Amino acid sequence: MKKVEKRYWAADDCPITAAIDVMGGKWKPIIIWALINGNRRFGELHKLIPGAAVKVLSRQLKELEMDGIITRTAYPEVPPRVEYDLTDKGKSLTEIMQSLSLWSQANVLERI
Amino acid sequence: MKKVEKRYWAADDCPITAAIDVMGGKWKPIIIWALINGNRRFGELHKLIPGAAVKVLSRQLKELEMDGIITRTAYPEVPPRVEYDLTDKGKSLTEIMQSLSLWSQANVLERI
DNA sequence: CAGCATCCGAACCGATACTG
DNA sequence: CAGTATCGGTTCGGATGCTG
Repeated sequence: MKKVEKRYWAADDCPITAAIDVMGGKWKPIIIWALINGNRRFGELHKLIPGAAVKVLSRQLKELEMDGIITRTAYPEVPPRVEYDLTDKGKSLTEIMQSLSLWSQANVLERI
Repeated sequence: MKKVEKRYWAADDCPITAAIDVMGGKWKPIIIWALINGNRRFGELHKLIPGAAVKVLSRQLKELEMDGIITRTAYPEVPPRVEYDLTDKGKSLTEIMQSLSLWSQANVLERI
């Protein structure tokens, strides 16, 4: 029986690529990291990540929500209040991110 | 003593983002994966990943080489032969990729 | 065989201004 | 306060053709 190796016609066939698509947006790791210790309001996140434009931050949050990584809770108040929090799926991601962070500090940032 | 949280003005300040920059190119996880069982010639990689245009594959390989993930060995023959192989740093990445793959199959691809 | 050069189109990021 | 709308600029991927 001849073994035929899998051929990749589309990058999404790779599970690793699929995972990176979920957590690999420009500011997404930072957002997830910021939510580890509990929920945050939009304004708080914006203060923590001033480098991200409001529109960009907003869209990354929406994508994370659609991928089931975070929840968005809007309180019908004036002025409005919106809180973001990690889901269980999001929390499970943080363990892998911890590994990535350690690897990065040992293998990428060590050149500094 | 008041605790001030780190503010992110640039995404690259995040070690996780830095790691994803290294391994997060569109075809890079597949390339790294293909090299786990030993070196490969350019043409072999191209056959395994027909979805990637030659130019794109070539550049991703060059970036991986510059980041110290793979080595490139050119043999002065006619016709030319070039072999790519994982470095130790690259091999250390595969363990994390294994975790990512498992997480992905459990949390992303499970919707299929 | 293993690429590089060129050109094109899509996707994404970002600053500014406006809204409920 | 928490966004959305609009417009630009940049980066990236992809198809094609050429080279040592």
